Amino acid sequence: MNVKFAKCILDLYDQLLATYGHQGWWPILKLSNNGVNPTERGTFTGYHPENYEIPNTNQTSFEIMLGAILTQNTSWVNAEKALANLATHIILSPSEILDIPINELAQIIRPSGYYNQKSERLHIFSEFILKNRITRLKKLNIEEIRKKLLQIKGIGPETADSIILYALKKPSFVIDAYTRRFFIRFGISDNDWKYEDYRGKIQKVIPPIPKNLPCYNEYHALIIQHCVHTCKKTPICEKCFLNETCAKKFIIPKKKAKKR
DNA sequence: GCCCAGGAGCCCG
DNA sequence: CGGGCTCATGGG
Repeated sequence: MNVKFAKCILDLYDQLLATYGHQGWWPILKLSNNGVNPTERGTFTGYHPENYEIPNTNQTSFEIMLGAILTQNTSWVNAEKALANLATHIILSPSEILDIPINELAQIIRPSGYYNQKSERLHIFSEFILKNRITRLKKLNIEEIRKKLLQIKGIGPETADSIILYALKKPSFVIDAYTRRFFIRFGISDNDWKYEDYRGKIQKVIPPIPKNLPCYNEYHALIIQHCVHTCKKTPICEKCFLNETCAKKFIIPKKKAKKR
């Protein structure tokens, strides 16, 4: 293993955590999740720092899975609106989703964008959960769960790992566009690294064992915290606490071809 | 009006 | 395998 790479990954985590604190992911609708009262759903208690017992019901786990699909290539704010709409319509379980025709479901989740695609994906995913059951899924090992999730149409590597990590509470490192951008700029990865390269190399440094669950949880959340406000597409380096050590290998956004 | 946001599938060489 | 296209809303 590359010692320098390992040290870098671990140091960055320590610094991000020291700077931003515990993020308490994943956001959920409401902490008391049994005895669903639709009039009380739709308000967000937000995060739950240092409480790694959340989610503690299958209901909440499923809600997180829905969020993971709804937020694909979409801001969380928009995904949250779609989720709140589902809550007010009392559509939060797999069977409740399957009871709504795809075209009607699409209108309910409209704010999340790509609503036609996503409504179909929610149906397909709900069928999967009904067939496999969250409780039973949890008994499989991580790679088995991952393989099953990746076979579902609409579930790619990031969504699969988000589901495993935040809904099923098992350590599977989530890589997203922010993670790539941050690591490339900082100088510890290159443009040609694929999803599995990142996940494999990071998990070699921080092994996917139960003890490391909080670290997996926070690391991904911290990178997003950092990238949303500071290491943006156009970075604000003068405000960045990593300004001195960063390699600043900027990704130059490709210009879109103009329609004519 | 333009850019961007916590991806994934499909098609084609 | 890898680039390019499609899917779409809402906020800055």
